[in-house]
Amino acid sequence: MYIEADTLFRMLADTTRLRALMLLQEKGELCVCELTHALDLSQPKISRHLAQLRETELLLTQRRGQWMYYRINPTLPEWAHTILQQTQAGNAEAEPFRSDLYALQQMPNRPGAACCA
Amino acid sequence: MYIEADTLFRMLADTTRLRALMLLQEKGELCVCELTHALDLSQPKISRHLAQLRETELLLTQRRGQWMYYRINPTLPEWAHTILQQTQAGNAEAEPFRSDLYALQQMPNRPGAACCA
DNA sequence: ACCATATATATGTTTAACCATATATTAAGC
DNA sequence: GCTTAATATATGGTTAAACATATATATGGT
Repeated sequence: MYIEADTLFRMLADTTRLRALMLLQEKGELCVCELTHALDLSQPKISRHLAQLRETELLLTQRRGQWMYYRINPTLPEWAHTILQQTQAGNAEAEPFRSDLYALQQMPNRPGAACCA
Repeated sequence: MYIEADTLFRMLADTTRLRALMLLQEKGELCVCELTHALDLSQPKISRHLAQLRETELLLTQRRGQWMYYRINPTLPEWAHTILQQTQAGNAEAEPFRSDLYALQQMPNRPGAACCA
């Protein structure tokens, strides 16, 4: 796929979207309720930003049962992937990204988690 | 130096600033009149955006005679440099970046140019 | 050296567009 | 009916644009 540099940076320029993307870059795939918990923001707010990321094709979605899963579009151009990867690597220890990841890992009852093996 | 990811992406999210940065990434150092000519925008508009890039320390300035030269801050963190470099390399053939570079090279009477060797 | 003028760049102010947020509501799946 | 997620609407804040103006530096004439 193709993406304008303008569009990519406009999406990255909002804190909420950037935090969500950094978690997805790290974790690969997350549902809305995981993102809502990790970022500690209202569900409509998260959902609205995810909709923008979906509309610009930075994210792809897949419904599994009750849950809507989001992941980074693997067909982004190479330079765009590099930007996401470098931003994540270069800021993993900085706030709020560090705390976001921690909060996600502390979340009780994560949908994907094994519950009845 | 240190820069917040938010700040960097906010600066990259405007077309005028991005175009100026791409030219500087390619050319190393340019004065305001060169940028004004290459981007074909009003001088106050360019100057205002350059001021933002200077205030956020993405750019450094140096006056030489009549001309104010801007360059990318070499002390930006490595990940930020990578982002600028990857964006430039990944979009060099795309518009408007390709045309901007061409317009710069076509500019008559560029201040730095040898005139009386 | 002085004055007038031209050129280069920066900034103040106002307006309009855009964007994020909050709240309420709706839809979809179990 | 309960949970998860999406959307509609209204509102407030941020930001870019346009235009005018200010400052600073050179240049030319006398």
